[in-house]
Amino acid sequence: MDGKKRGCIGNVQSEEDHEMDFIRGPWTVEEDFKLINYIAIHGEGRWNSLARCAGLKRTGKSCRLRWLNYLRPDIRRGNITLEEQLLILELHSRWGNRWSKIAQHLPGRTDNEIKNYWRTRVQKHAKQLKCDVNSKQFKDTMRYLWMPRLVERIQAAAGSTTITTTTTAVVPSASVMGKDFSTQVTPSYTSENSSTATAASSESFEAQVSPVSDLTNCCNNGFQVTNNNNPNPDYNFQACSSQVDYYEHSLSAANYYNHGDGGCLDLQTNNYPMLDGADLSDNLLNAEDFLFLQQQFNFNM
DNA sequence: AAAAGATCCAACCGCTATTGC
DNA sequence: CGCAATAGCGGTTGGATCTTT
Repeated sequence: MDGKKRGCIGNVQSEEDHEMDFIRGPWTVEEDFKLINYIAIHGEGRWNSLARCAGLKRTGKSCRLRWLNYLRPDIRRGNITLEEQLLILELHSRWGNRWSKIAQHLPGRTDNEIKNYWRTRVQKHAKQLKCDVNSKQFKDTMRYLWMPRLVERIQAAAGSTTITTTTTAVVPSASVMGKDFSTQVTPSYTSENSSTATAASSESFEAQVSPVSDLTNCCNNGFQVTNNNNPNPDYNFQACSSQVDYYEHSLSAANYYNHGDGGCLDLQTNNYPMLDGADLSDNLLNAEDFLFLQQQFNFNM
């Protein structure tokens, strides 16, 4: 990685480096201690001088990054929760790779963490589906399959109580697999706030994710997945009269295996292991969804 | 048990925006 | 206004760790 070797002392090329050598690479406990102590007394800011005054042979940039991404007392550790995943998907669909902006709505999470989550989990699925993560197809898949699925799982985990998150539904001009459903389809999860209203107050929004029962009761809003050997590759998503059709498709399949990092459907109980408390947080799709989508994406390639 | 491959994430970089002189 | 320093952002990388073979 040419000039990017870490864990060494070397001449750094950034604009703030002069003749001084800076330490790069992983931080030691002692360095962390120095930084924390200094900030506790003097506060943040003026990172270059802070680094010098704290006795750290680090660039200001490096100190800032270490503090913001790791040492800050309000940093939240641990796995990204389902609610957070849902929020990330939602906010990313609205703002794209505006990580810091997205991070502002996930208290304790850093832009770096969210970015890493996106790259490792979400892009992984896009790769598996052999489609571009920025494609409309993939975005629609997130919106119409993954996000509703996350809502279900949140519901399951919460025991059917109303879940309050800071997410909102966006009602897009729906287009799934290249087919425009703008007049027939609205998202499979709903919100009290309209997208318009949300957009207008995007800096401070709060809405509710409807319970699953709302979802399944929300007829006229779903799309049905059908596969009756229609030779037209554009056929598979059809607006349908009942969202239950959609959920029946995606939830009732009894004979599938789950791909990759997920569990298998329990054929005795028809339960999804992902709902049984195991941390399968990146198991966004079940295998049937996955295989179906793979077919779809390959069809439309 | 060991090797190979996959995944995760801390930390780096370059670039742009903002601030202060 | 112009310049330099600083702050912040998004993209990328390498090594540690985990998983699979």
